[in-house]
Amino acid sequence: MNYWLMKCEPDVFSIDDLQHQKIEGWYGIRNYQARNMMRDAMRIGDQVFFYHSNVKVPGIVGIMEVVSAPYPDPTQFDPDHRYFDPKATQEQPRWVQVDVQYIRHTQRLITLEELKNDDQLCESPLFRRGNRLSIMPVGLGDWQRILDREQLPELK
DNA sequence: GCCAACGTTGGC
DNA sequence: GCCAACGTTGGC
Repeated sequence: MNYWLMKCEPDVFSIDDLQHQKIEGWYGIRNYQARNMMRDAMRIGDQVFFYHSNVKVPGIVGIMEVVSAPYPDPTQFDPDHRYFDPKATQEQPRWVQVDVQYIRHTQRLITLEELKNDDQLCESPLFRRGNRLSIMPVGLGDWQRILDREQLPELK
């Protein structure tokens, strides 16, 4: 099983929205690195941190599970959609998505700041400055470390 | 709102 | 294939 972190702006789609929807297609990925990871490495049953980006206090807010194989992102074919890609065709789709299912909120917001302050985590490419990837692999060690953090008060 | 860090595009 | 210009992401 693999572990991941996926970012989303809560103004667009939040962990609360996912809880309400229960299952949602993670559409709109338009970065080849992120796509390739989804397409080649993401599998049903993989566990994913839901990360809120572009907010006052960015960080991990919940856990979800991959519940579909990768399949073509339908928004790439829709000329009226902001994620429309004129170079994508039904025969040769360019972008994929997976369905994710709500598992739970984390017990608290695990902030980017405290993850960067954690000596054991700060080496992880996850929290290195300037990493703008919206889908990132998380090592099992980091995954467990972050789950442990959840139980503790915020690390300052 | 600013801007650093990328990623993409397109002229050559 | 290089690289300047431009666009986007996302922390701050």
